[in-house]
Amino acid sequence: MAHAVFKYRKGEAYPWVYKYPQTALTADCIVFSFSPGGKESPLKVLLIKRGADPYKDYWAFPGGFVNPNETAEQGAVRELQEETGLQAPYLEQIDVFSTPNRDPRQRVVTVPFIVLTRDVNVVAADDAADAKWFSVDDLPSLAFDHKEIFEKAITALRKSLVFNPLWRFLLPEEFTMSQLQTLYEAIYCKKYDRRNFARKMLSTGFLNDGGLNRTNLPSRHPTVYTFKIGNHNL
Amino acid sequence: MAHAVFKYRKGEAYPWVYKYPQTALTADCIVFSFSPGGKESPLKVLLIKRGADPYKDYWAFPGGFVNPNETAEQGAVRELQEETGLQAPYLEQIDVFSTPNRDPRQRVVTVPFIVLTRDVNVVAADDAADAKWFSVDDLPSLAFDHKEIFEKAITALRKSLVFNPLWRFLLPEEFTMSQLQTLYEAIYCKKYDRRNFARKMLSTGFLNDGGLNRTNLPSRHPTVYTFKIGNHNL
DNA sequence: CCAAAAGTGTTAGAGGTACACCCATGC
DNA sequence: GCATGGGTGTACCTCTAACACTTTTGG
Repeated sequence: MAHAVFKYRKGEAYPWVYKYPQTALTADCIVFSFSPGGKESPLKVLLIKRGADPYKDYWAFPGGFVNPNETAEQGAVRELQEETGLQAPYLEQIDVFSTPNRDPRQRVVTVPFIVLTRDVNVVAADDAADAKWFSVDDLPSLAFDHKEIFEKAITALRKSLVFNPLWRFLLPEEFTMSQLQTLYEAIYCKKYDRRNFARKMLSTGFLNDGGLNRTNLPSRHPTVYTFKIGNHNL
Repeated sequence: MAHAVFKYRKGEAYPWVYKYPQTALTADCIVFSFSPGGKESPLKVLLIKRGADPYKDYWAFPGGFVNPNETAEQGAVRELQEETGLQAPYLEQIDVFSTPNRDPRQRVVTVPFIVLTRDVNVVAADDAADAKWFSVDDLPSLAFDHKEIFEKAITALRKSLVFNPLWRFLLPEEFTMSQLQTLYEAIYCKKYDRRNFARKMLSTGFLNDGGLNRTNLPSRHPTVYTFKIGNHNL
């Protein structure tokens, strides 16, 4: 590690000097979105291709070093914007990874955040050589310990979804019951009974019934719903 | 913060020098134990009185700086042993706190751990001027943002207990159903129906019925139970 | 007309909650 | 004998899971 007698060379930036051993702090964004179609899972996760070593050309989660005056969350939001152009509508801190040698450069502590978005337009920028959505069931091999971070993230997402109607951040403004069901099935890797599923969702009070709308389908025009804040305080 | 031109003075320890801005990493232990008796909550939490600034003479959770070659968890175990003499039988990482100015000295990222123990003999040592058990409903004012950490810890404990029979780390080897109930009621701040509680606990398969034992009570000799690994894989 | 998707209702079982009576013990 | 705490059983309610038929639409 970087504990060393300091030798300043002309032209170098001044280093950061501390009395106690330190770690770098990074924030990573595990960004989920929903886009059905095709055989693969409609649950997507955003990866960037690293433009620099270590792990150059590997896929990784967007993220980076947290500035000294930022919270981890602020750093996550900023890095996501810088690397992909995404504004994060929902963030949730999930854990912390502090294994000593998880980064070959020096000790790095990472705080990962789940991010949910329905905006799938991303632009690779900054350190990122590329940015792309991958189906969660078809991920490439990932840099650092990001595979492990991904497992924690999806587990945390499943837990949160039990108590919070987080699907509202992933679905379009207007959606059908079967879209909602497809999303749940993708997240929990499980099939649900159509009728029981609809009954349970309607009973939460979070669905606004907008009447029949969707056309051009080889079937009925399904009811279109929107998210509504439930009467949970009455 | 500590970004400064380095001036080495004779006799000083060599400082730690880095290319990027850094944070210190600490691990804190929120240690719970169970000891009924008295009007206060039988759920206790271990605090140490800080022997040095900042927050000298304030109560705080045992913990301290994580060494460069340690995981946060290893640091937590070591600090707990050093400051209180406790061996931690159960640890669970709960979150991470990274607000920039939570420590007045420099930026400090803290990883808190829930620790469960039935060993209530503690010795203040190392940096700790004193070490004492407090009822969770009667905590003194705490150093840093430890109050906030405590709230997260007890919430996490409640969640974990739903899925894991963690009470085994808090109760004595042999215990009665009403002890177990008292523990649950202390953790969830809620009263349970005695009969329904017993039925539910027995149905988990984690209780070994050891027959009638406990004497010197103004009532029946209650059944004494021990923890048993349930047949959950059959 | 037919395939595809969506709307609708009933039933059985599990688990949770509420509640009342009797029993064994120490004082 | 009596207060205290422990053991036991039952009824109701709610939630869940399993399941079948009909309707609307596009092609």
